[in-house]
Amino acid sequence: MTNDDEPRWLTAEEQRAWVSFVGVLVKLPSALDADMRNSAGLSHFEYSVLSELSETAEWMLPMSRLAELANASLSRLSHVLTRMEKRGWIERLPCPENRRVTYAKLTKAGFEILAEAAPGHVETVRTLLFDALSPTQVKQLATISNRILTKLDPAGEWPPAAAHLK
Amino acid sequence: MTNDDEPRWLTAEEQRAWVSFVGVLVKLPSALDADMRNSAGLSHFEYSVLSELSETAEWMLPMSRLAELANASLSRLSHVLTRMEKRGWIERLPCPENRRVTYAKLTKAGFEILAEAAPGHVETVRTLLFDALSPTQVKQLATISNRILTKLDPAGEWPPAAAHLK
DNA sequence: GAAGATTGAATTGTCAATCTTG
DNA sequence: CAAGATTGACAATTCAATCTTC
Repeated sequence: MTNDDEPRWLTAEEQRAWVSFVGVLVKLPSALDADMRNSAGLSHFEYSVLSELSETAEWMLPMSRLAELANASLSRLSHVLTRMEKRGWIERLPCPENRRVTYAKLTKAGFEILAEAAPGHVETVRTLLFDALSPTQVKQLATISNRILTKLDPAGEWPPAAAHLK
Repeated sequence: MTNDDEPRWLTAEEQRAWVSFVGVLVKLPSALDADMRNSAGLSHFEYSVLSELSETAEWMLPMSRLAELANASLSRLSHVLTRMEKRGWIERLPCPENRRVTYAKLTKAGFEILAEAAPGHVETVRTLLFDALSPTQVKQLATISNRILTKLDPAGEWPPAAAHLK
């Protein structure tokens, strides 16, 4: 719609950026998800759950923490883990110290699924993202993403996954 | 997981960019959607449908074209339009020239909903995105997004929305 | 009462027919 | 038979209780 009369509307430059960026926001996640389902038979979200667990020493995390790392609500995670548990990829364990806590633990079978899926996924991320960008643009994207994340999560000890990247 | 032995794994620089960018990919759409629902009572997808229609001279578009512009499948669009039609925001019209085509047309009521929602939405996009970025970074983001979109849609006369931005 | 987690109901999205027109 | 669109069945997500433990 025409909003030239609205306060603080976007400049032409901003509109161009916004239209393109929204396209990426919508299309890239579905492309990643479709590729993961076709090549490995799991959703991209399930992949990230397996991936986060595999990064830890004990292959396990409390549900709440896993939800943060996988960018999900606790409710969503719980539903998804129920399905993954049925397929034998993860198991639930009670925490002896704090009996409110449930650990999600990666099984051997789950790890194998992840190990099969990972190379293809990395290749897809390369193809769709990094092959299209110069090294300079990769740095720009990292900087831009972190700035946006700061706005999205002002409390902001983001990223929660930072631990395993040090 | 540790994949140092896999072919073409990501560099540290690429991993940093990827972790942050995935965060944006997941969190920004849900933030936009949540804000739209709270402040205007419609989903971000419904907003973009109304918005695309309002950009046209006749306030209407064929379903297929609208699906392209809104980054949706025809099936999803049809379901959503059924709900929007019930709320009186759009109406469906047959095309006299080609009777396979259905036009989706914005109603006056739909336009008013859009007009109420738009300023707040623009403000949110500013707050979450553009206020966090320098003018240079806005240009970088546009360039990077277009490069990614070229990979995602190699046929690529993207963006389909270009018409109204000339 | 708040934290951690789960559950069921309702909404929304996807997928595979189906229908009509060109 | 392909293009445009719709529909219904099914899967996934969200939302609002609910339950237990601290």
